[in-house]
Amino acid sequence: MDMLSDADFRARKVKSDNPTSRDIANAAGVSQATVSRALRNSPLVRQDTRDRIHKIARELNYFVNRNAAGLRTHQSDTIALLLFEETKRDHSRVNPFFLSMLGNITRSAANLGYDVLVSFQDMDNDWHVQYQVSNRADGIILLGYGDYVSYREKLRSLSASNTRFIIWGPIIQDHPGHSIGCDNESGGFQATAHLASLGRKRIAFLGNVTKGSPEFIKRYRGYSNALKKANLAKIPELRVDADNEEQLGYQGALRLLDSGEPFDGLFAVTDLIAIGAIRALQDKGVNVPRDVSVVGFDDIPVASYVSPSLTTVQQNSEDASELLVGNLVKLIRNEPVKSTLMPPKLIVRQSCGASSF
Amino acid sequence: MDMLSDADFRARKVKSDNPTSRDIANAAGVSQATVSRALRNSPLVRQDTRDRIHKIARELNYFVNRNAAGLRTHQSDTIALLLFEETKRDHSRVNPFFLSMLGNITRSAANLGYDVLVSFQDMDNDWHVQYQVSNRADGIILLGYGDYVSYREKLRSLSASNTRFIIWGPIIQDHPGHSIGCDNESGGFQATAHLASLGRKRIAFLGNVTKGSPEFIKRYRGYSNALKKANLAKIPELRVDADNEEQLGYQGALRLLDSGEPFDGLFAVTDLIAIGAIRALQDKGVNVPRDVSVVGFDDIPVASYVSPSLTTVQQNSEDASELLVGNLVKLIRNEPVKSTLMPPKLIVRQSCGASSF
DNA sequence: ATCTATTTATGAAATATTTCAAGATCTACT
DNA sequence: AGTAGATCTTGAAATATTTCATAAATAGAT
Repeated sequence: MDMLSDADFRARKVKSDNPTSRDIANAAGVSQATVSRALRNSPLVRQDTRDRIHKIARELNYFVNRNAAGLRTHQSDTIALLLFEETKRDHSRVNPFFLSMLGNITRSAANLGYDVLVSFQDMDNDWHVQYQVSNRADGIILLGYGDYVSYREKLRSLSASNTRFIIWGPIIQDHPGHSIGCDNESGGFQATAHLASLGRKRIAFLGNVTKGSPEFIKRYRGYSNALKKANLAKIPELRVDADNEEQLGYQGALRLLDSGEPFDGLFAVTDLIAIGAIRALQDKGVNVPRDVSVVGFDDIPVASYVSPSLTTVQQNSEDASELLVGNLVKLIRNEPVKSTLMPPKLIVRQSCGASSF
Repeated sequence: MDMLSDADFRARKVKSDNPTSRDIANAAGVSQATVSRALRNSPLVRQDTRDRIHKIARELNYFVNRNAAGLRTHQSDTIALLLFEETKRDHSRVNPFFLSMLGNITRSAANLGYDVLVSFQDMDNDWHVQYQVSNRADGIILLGYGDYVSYREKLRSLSASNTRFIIWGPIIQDHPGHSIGCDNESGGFQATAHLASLGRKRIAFLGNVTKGSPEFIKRYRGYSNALKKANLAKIPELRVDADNEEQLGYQGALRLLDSGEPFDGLFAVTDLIAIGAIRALQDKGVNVPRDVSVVGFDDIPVASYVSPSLTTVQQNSEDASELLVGNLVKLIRNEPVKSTLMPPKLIVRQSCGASSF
């Protein structure tokens, strides 16, 4: 909110030269109410008048003013997509997985007749009211590896204010609102079980499970379960913290090597971490996948391009986007929805050594 | 526009339970006009009343209804970002360069107080009026490798209807509107000159210059100029068409090999094409960069991950985004702007063989 | 104390729709 | 021809702001 001078207040352009529905009405020799109905194809106006009005509107280059329409209907046919990013020193690159979600969400939304209003957000500001309440959007999608637990209060206030929103993320007991997420535990299990099935006995885990991100904790749980099922020991030294950045994956792998504990398998909690780790291993003369099999998580676009190409757990971003948008629209229409866990899928490439392709 | 039944017309929810500025006025014991001014920090209301009104508004969870405000002011503080994609059979993946532009544009816009409305578009539908005219956005950014030439009429109508828009793309003589783009000719020149400086004598060009995309034609012109300057022959067989897809780059390289004309350098008009081409060369036993040096264009995120990592011409997406948004906002404010060509930068990696890194 | 100028606040108009309540017009049936 | 019922159309109200024109209150100067 910047301070406006008195002069500024006069300077605003207010009169527009676009035609209004009243102009169309005059041109068509009909009331303005009829124009409104005709343009929305209401059965309350006869077919031929409807056609005539449409034609005139097109000729005069008329388009419905969405502000006026929205004011009356309390609808905007718009979805707000709020993207929460981990705080990063390097603020330039958006997490590629979310970027591709963004693309797919926009597409799914378009198919259902919604536009998408994109906004990067901090968890700390007033996002929880800005959008729907100010009638800019009919509903909100929250996207991010968020520590939603500590923001429960905010989510509750969203719920209380009757805001329609849906979260990408884990399903959390006693959590307000609905969410769509992938089954991170199953993903972690699949990744680790795959490593075990390749005969790997000492499987390391790279990723941050102590603070934040419930999805990472679930992936770790899947890892633990898979170890147990395969009768493998869980070696404490082989779990090393790393935040979701390539550089930090690199450093994490170095610490893993420094620990002195040998390992022949590595499950990284995200692809970025995995890619950094592989680079570290290669720099230290460790061959991937011969000496160490590596599996990541996310299937970001680069995963298939790095070398060796990365075996990873894929979250189907297209399906997820469709579910997110579809369910949000249901919420907007007051239809019942239920939170959903989507099954992730293991994509086998070279970094695990299962395939020679 | 779907047909609505009579019943549907009644079913809409119209009454909202959010507080209005009038509620705030009542609570504060002042007129509603004063509330409006106070919340926008107008000097026309005394500081302490202003503070009081702000406080009450916060307590009552009041937010300005943007539709009502926009209706009156003809402003939306929103920028529409229209993304034009090449027609593709595989409609799933968005061009990664544009995706990163999208991220950066959103950020730049946020810095200037604008939200971004994202929309995928065909060149053929009514995009040219939908957004600003319907008061959903104050201005429009057009993003895409578009054949804007053949859409000159549409752009002219945009200009005529006083729509504020700015194009990402080449500066074209006699073209309505303003644009920001990178200097494709210089980029093509740099790429080719670099190959020549490495001693490559027979440099091929992979990319579509016969139809569409003026940026590709400029890159080709840069290529031609660089050959001339280095006293190298331009061999017609070494120019092969390929649209901007990895698969088509792969096929293009195969055709290049089939031509029988030997070549030791390759300039691909985009990174995706280059990556596909490298894969084809490798599949056929041609070593990159030993036998053939390859340079791409765009510096998409994967460029540094493929192996060998791709030497390419970088368009600075961050600076470009900032210029696009900044100039659009100038247009919105009726300030003068001028089209700009941004200098691209050669990023040397492994695929050209200049560096052993 | 009065007048003038400035500061602060207000009522009402304007903005472009959607939709309610009601009025025409038309059709069909007695 | 008259009338009930259906079909089509309309005037006016409602939506939540911003801003114009104006009024009230305050301060300053004579």
